[in-house]
Amino acid sequence: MAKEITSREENYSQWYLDIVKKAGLADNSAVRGCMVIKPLGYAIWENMRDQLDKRFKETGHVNAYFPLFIPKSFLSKEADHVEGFAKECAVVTHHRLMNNPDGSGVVVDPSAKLEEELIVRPTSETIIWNTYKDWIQSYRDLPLLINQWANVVRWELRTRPFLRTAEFLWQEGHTAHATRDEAIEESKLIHEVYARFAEDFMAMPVIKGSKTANERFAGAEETYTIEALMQDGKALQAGTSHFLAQNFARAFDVKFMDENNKEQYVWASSWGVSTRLVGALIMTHSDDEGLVLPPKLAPTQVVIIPIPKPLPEIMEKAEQLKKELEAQGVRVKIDKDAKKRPGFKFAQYEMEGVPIRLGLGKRDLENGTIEVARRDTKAKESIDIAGVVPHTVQLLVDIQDNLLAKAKQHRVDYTTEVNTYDEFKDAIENKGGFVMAHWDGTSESELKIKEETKATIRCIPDDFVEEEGVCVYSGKPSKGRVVFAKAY
RNA sequence: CGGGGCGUAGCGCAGCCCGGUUAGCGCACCUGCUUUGGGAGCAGGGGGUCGCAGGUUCGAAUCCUGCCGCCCCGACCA
Repeated sequence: MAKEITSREENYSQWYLDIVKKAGLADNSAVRGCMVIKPLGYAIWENMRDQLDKRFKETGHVNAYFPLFIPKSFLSKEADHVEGFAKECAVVTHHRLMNNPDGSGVVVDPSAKLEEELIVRPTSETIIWNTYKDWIQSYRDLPLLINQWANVVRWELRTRPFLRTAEFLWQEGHTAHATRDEAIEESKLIHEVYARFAEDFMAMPVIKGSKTANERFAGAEETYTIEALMQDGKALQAGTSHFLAQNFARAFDVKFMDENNKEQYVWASSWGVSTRLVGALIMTHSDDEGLVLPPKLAPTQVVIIPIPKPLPEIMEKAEQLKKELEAQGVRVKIDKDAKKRPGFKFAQYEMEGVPIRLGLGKRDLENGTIEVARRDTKAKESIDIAGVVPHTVQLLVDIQDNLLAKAKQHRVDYTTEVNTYDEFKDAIENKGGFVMAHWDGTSESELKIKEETKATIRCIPDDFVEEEGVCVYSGKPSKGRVVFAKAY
């Protein structure tokens, strides 16, 4: 029924906000631009975090934690970096409040002004590289492969839950290496980890590629990105991995002695994904009935609903099923609420995106059956209860596969090759999605296209095909197609 | 930072133009009974400094002035 969700067709942006709110993922908070992540939204993030953390550790990384505050002077040590972040920083100027002399509450105590202001980290390169200076002396100290799970603040003018919030949760990896090649290899390794996580767990296909100079991270020499396509045809940057060359090592004077007793600057990478992935997940799979979650990330994979209510003989069977499913590694919940009726529960769990619903009623007990409903296709079937455990386990795999296949098909349907600027504008304006076009490699053409069509180069794909052609904008020679789209 | 909208119960809103008993409605909540295989029904009940400050008036949710906040769209944005 979904009587409370705006349809995607009517208003995609409102649909997204409705899902976030009605599925109970997040709420607006008392603080502008900052959201409260509710238990369901947080559980999804926890699952993402656990999976990524496991992969980081498998590839040799360890976790650490650095301060929330960064001395203002640190930020300005790398010129491009400060330029990229200066406009969106929260600044701590005082450390004490006092009662207002007029009795109207508390005010900032002017005598408690900080010697040097502190920036609430928008990203931690500077504080971390300032620390690495003390940790690295020799090539024997390298590589340094550190990740941190943290919150950061970017004072965005316009925010949207999960996609862009003033404060968000993320992980940021910061690695230090003895050679240029090793640092590049590291950033590519994580690029691959991100892409595989997106496809294998989020069931979200991504295009892997490199950013153009204009779209690169502030302070990076190369930015690798995974770009996903949302249902409305807009692109979403889902994870970036940067090769920072020696920029931060120079800015913070981080040198090491190599095998030949020669002093050298350290090579660096940094990489991150954020709670934005939760937004990506919503906009990749969900529908007008609510959230749709891929089984691998769903906090609850299977919900068992006793019908009409939790009667003892039904509960006995339900508990038995739960145990058997859990033995197979399935995350199961039994809805024991005796007050709410089955119809309400069906709608509720559809809203919350639970992949499989098992309806177990008195009739089923008599017939030896059970109703199996899958969230992705909304298909329902009544099966022999004896086979429900293996059936459910297999169905979770099928749903995961189906969601990925559907998303892949959507991407195929919304990827267009164009050869002229008219075709380009038509595709961007009327169809949306990824538009594959020749580009002459200049910032000038890239910026003009952005100005005229709002489309940006999402990436130069890793599987870039050498192909003679001419730039759709300038008509100058081009060596191959790059990926354009309007983006979030 | 521009454009638009909104602040009245936990949520969603009406009332305001045209000032006048005790500020309403739906959902949610509490109690009871009947229900329960796709968002239950009936009965009863609780919950409000009408965003803040000032002004006009015998009387302000309503009129006037100022302020504050939030949301949406746009610009900006690793």
